[in-house]
Amino acid sequence: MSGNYLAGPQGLLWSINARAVLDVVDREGPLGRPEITRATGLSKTTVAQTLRELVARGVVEEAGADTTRRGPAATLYRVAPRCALALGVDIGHLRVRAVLVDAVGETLAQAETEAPRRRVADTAAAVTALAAECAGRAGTETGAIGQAVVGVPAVVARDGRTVRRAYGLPQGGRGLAEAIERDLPVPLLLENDVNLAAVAEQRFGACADVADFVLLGLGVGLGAGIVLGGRLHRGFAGGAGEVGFLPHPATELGTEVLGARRIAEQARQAGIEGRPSPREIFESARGGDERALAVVDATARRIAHVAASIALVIEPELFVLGGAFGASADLLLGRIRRHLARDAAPLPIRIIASGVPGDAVLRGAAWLARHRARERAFAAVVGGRPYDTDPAGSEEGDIA
Amino acid sequence: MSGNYLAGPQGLLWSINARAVLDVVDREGPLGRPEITRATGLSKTTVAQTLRELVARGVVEEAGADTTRRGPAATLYRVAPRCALALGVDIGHLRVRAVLVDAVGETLAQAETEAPRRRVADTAAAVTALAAECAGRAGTETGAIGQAVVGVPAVVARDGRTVRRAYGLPQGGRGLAEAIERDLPVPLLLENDVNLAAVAEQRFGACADVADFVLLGLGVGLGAGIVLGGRLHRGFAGGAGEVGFLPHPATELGTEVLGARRIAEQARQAGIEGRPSPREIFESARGGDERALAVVDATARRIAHVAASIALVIEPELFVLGGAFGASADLLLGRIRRHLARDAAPLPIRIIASGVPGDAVLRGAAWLARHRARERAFAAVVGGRPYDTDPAGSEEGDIA
DNA sequence: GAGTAGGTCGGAAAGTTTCCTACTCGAGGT
DNA sequence: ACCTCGAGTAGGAAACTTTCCGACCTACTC
Repeated sequence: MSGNYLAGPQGLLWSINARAVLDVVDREGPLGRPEITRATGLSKTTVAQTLRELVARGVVEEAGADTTRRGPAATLYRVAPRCALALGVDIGHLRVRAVLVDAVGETLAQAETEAPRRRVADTAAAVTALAAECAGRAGTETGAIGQAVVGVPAVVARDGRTVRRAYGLPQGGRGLAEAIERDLPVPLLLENDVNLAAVAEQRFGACADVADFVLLGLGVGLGAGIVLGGRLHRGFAGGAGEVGFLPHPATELGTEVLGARRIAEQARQAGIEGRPSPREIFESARGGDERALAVVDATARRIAHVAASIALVIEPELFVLGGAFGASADLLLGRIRRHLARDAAPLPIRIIASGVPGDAVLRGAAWLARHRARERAFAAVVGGRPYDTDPAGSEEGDIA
Repeated sequence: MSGNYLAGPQGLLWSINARAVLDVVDREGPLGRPEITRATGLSKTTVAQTLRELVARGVVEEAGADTTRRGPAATLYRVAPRCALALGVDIGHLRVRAVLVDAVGETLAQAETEAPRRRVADTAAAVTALAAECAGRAGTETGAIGQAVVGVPAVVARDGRTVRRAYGLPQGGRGLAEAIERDLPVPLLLENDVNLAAVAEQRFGACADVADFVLLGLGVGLGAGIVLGGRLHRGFAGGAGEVGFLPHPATELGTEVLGARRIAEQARQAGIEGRPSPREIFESARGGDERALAVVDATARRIAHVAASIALVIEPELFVLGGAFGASADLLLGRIRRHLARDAAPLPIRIIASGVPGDAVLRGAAWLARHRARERAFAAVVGGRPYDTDPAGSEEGDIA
């Protein structure tokens, strides 16, 4: 249903063809007309006309000439970088980070600040301040941003605005979204941080060609970013992937199998003093600390257990360790695989470490923001998208 | 990827429009031209031309006239029932059933026989014999069948041919598919029976407008048919929904939480004599037998547990009780809801009884076979489907 | 007579083919 | 070492084809 064209006038054909040209140019980078002609199957006359029109409308621009071939130089075309600006934000527990990117994914500016602890208004103010800082450095205004995506450690409803079950964030409902929008009047989308990490994994990491995978991420809680058929699966109310509460033989129902708190508790039980963070425990384990290693092993066992449960439900092709787990994959992967083998999971389970360098949540947020900003700019130019030219390219699902 | 048109010549426009007309006629039943014109947004000239062509190609036919309006009678059009025949088969534990339907879903013939117990060849022979019987009664030949879908109590790989982990069926790998095809040379697809029940639920039952739901079915084992975004989710190797092995606090890892065997074992523990089937136990419970009621309650508790686990992973909008559970929903639903409430599942869970009358697996098989046969016939006439006009209508997923 | 179904014709829109020009590289001759 | 010419390529213009649409017309029924 929704935006699908039923049938249409001839103009529809131009939309389809323009979209095809645009997608090819977008995907393959700067491209000469002959390549576009070959890739789309259109005649060169049509390609030429379409490109002229796309350039006139500002979404495509010339980008030098290709002189590698013999014959006259071919004009190269690329997506106009400035046709869509996008802002990605990662609201973490310690820091709030923001990045401003253009339509081709180039980073224009970055900024970060310490995470406010208490009030929603402070968090929103931090976000808008970072946005303004980025815009300033990039020489534009925040109003030029076509889409902002903000990653939060919480369950976000499918409207992309309502926040539930926030970890460390106020449970503000729609408060955060509304507070941000007051000072940053651009299209805004909140998204669960683990989901964004999964998007990053799909776009920049190890899952470029994997249609079905699950990213297991450790923040305060344990979360799963689930990608099925190349699209993010959010669940009916955005609660899919809250696997931290999956029942485990060794824990009571309704309590967390795994999460920062659980790891801390295990550390206490193992006799580790102080209140080390998971990251610090993994660090000690890497140094050979026996008690820390025990905690790591217990953690690995629980991850294996969670993965096995998830696999029985949706059988993804691949599991990926991200978040704090990703950084400790060297310690965890082998142990997880051993536990999986020992418990004789009914299905073979592949599990690997994240392949995303840097802040995956931030990169995922920026990618999604860029994708949506660009999609909107493209749709304005070539008309509503009649169909998915690139199925793997639209994981936005049902978010309006 | 796949069948998505990138761009095309003018002919593409005809394909799109013809497809739109076809879909409207298909969905809304016999329809006059003016309605088709309104529904598609095309001009009446184009609709007339397109219909002429579709009739000439045999997928649409005239179906009387509509004289309810004043003015001249409007010619009605419908999908030609004979443009695609489809065979649905349900290989159950006791019976093998088959039904032959035409392109508009009308039942042409039905047949059933006792399920062979041992050899793959016998099962295949039963299927082909039923197919021949149906074809004979309908006055055609088996060769005229455009698609056969066979439901089996087993995990079926995404090729729709390879069988793994069969319950009560030989583990034949591709043996069954190949044996059937030897005598029934038509496009064949094997599919997990619970998945087919889910398809039936979506098409004829309680989930017509639910994009994400999970059907819990009890056969020999416990299986889940998972529909996400209106499409069946099969998993990487067809193993999604094998939730019978989900870990449960009260059972060892690697053993079944729930299934016919588990219920039988509980019945024995409860002191019930003989070896009653689950159905018989539910029957006794309905009669007030205390021991049977205890088994029912334990079953309800396990179902609640499994549903809660599934919900934490994918958060569907709805759970549906099918199979033997569906028939006993009166006993189970209240108890399941009570257990869900008591265990304080983190998410609200809606669970209802199946709304499909009769053999859901058979109806799902017939629907899927009809859908695929029709899709193939349509594609041959209007050219490859350029895009999904009806997203909810194509749950065939990745099966070639 | 008003309203509706269906048909026909000419125009408009879009894409393709064909032909043409201009440009560059490289091979071979001088 | 320089020149010439052929092959291959990029870009553009005109004529043609396909397809859809709007307008007009006829026929039918209440």
